[in-house]
Amino acid sequence: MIPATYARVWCIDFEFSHQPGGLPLPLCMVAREHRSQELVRVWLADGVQSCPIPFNKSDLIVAYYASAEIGCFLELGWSIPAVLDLYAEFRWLTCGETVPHGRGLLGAMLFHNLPTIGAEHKAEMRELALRGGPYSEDEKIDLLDYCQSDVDGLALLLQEMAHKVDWPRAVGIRGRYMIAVARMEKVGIPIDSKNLTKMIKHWEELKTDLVQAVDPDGEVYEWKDNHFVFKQDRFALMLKRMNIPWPKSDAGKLLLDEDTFRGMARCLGGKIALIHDLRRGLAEMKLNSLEVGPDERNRCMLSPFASKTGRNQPSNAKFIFGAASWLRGLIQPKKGKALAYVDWSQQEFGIAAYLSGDAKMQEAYLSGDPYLAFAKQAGAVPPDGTKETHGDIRNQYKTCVLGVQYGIGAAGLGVRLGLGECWANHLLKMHKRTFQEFWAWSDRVEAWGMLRGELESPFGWRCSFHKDPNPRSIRNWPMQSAGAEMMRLAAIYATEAGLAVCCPVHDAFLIEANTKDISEAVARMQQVMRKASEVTLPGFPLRSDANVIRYPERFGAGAPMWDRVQGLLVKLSKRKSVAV
DNA sequence: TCTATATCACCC
DNA sequence: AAACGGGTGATATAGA
Repeated sequence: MIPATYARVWCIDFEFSHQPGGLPLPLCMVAREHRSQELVRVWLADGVQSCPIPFNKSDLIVAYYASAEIGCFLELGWSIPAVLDLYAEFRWLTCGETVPHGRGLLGAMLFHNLPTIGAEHKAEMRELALRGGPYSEDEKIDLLDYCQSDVDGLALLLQEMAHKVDWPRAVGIRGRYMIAVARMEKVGIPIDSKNLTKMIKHWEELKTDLVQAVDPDGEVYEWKDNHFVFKQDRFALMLKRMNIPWPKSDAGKLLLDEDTFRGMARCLGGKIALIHDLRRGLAEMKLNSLEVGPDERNRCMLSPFASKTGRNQPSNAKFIFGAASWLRGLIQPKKGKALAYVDWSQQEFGIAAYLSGDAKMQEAYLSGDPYLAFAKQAGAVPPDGTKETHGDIRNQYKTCVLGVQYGIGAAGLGVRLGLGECWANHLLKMHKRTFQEFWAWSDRVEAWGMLRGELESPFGWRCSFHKDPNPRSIRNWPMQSAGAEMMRLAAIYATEAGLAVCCPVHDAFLIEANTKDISEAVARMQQVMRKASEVTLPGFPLRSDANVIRYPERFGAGAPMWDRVQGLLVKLSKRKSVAV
């Protein structure tokens, strides 16, 4: 059951209010000690509060979605004890299964057939907390009671789950990672919010400008509910007028996906090409839901352990790294600060090389340019060839390598390369011939996953593949989940070392430091990332690359769409000042 | 008019 | 039957 090393085990919950993009404002806390049943209830919103429980090394706190609780600890300046997060453990337990009542505390309780009394006015209480203060005495009691009801539920859940928990990893990795998550969520990402405000304000004008440059008569785009929408039927009429045959789906609908559109635009040029650019540009230009706090930082839930592979899956609408990449120009360090985007080089390729034990693949990784190395190993590029002399062929081998990691077939690779299935087949054959050990391993993974219906990653993250198993998903899972484990370790090491980590991005981190300290911060980050990779893949550390952005530089320099939009904004503000 | 579903765009 | 993994979210369309 619960390891005896923990003298006291506190089920704990906070209620807090918070603005989108802002930091949590703790309202109250309830904690109950598992063995003694000692109950602590504190109201926190009326001034400075020191921690009512003298936490030390022999305390364990148990929470559901602990990053929220730890976020409150951080705001209150309390020291943080060891953490068991039953959300992370519930995800671990049921990963790959569809759970009937969701991933929340109630869902986990219902999953374990626990009674969920007092759950009926959850929404009401959540609203009350979100509303923020001041609160009447009755409201304070309501919130504390509600908070306590969650703690009672949590205690039941702990009782039920304790014997299933892999304690060393649950506390030592996953709980510890939830602390790192809280720290990263607190740091957040500096945003050029003036620019963001401008973009939001002139949004429709920007869009109108972009649309009208291409479709002045509104032949394809319709003005509806205050904005332009691409209308398929109008586009079909235009194609008819222009006598253009267009690929259709089996159901007879126009195929408007990027590949088809790109192909048609390339062949036809003219208005089709312009509309293609426009569609690409307009896509995902949604900025209203981006969560930017009053201190001009993008903060949102990082949604740890959300995917089957254990990756974080923050909301694409709320998280700047979820938006189209040209919008990263909005990421800008404040005066005197610098940012660095540090990512593992060819992370999944390196993981595959290690896990499969394929010597050729390891050699290719160690060469520094796995794609070129593969092309050389396959005899497609001479030993003295370089990225510069054999760029095109290297790109083909690169696409092949990346595709294989996702389980691509010859047909898919052919389309992707635009070179046909026959050539794609040749590339895949070269991959299989060159990396024989990798393929033998991958075959074993598929067989094992299919037969056993479950896979496990280096530190015990697991996933069930019982329902509708997809062989390509099974083959990819070990690489992606090991990547996620490595990322968790690096996040733990980095935040515990005091580095200001703004956020994780699957195989990368954004960090922040004073401009004069950024080089050292990058070096330390690269060091912890190397350590995390070597702990995950003993004897096979992975390299990382770093991209440093110093004030007043901004992220993602050179994105054409960014420059175009900025140019339009200048034009718009000039037009405004002339009108005035 | 609202909701469910399909399709597609973006991210790593 | 098709065959590119893990995701979130917007939009169009169909159906109630």
